Amino acid sequence: MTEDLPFNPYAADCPSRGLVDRIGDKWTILIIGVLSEGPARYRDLADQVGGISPKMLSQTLKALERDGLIVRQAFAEVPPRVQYELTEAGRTLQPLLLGLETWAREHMPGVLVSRERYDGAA
Amino acid sequence: MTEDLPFNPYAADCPSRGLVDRIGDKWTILIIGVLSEGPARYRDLADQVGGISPKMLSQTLKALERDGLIVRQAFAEVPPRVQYELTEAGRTLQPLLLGLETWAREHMPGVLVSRERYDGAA
DNA sequence: CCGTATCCTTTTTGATACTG
DNA sequence: CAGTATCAAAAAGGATACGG
Repeated sequence: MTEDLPFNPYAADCPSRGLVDRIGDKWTILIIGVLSEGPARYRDLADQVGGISPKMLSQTLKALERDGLIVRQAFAEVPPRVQYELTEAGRTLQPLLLGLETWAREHMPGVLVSRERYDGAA
Repeated sequence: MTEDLPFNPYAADCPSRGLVDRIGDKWTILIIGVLSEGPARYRDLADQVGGISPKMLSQTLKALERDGLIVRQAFAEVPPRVQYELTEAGRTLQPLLLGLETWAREHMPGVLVSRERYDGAA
């Protein structure tokens, strides 16, 4: 054993933490946001998220697929067509992310005020 | 104007996104988790979070204070004593973070299975 | 069209020694 | 005790050119 403390749910190495880090990721949140409105193609995602590089897009999509939160469906056509879609598990994230977004919008003004006061009191 | 699209709530430069990134931060979540149980001193936080460097701890605390999510109270004693505590605004984060944690715990098993399958299908 | 490979820059983080 | 300063290390991110 490394520690003899009872149990610390806030430890940095708590297994669930990895998952939270993943879905809390900037691009991940945005991508899931877009997919919440329905299936989308690679290009759609690139356009709607905006500012994401192809590298980060495919990287993030791959991670989400690996975790079973989205599915990738490639059609054998020319030109190629690939569609991404939330899985059932992925859809369970919607209320959470919506809650986060709502919180952010509600508290944005107060936070801004607090920052000004803090910075002003230099 | 840079774009003539109607409005894209999933754009990377959405103002609220900055806030979400902040509270989604690894150390931030852990610190708020500890403070959810009540006020704590610098040392308490360092111990309970575990693995955090003094630099990251004070840096994160400062950011949270700046945003008005925690308050710092220093007592003029020797040895010095400083106490951190969630503000009312900070406490509104609790249900959100709890929701995240619950989600992570619930979906961890499924995610793990999905990862194995994905990696195995190399 | 859907990505991958590469290279390079920027940010973030960690370790540690030291101060009020 | 509660931090700050400093330096090095690592990771993340972006741009872009190219392949299937």
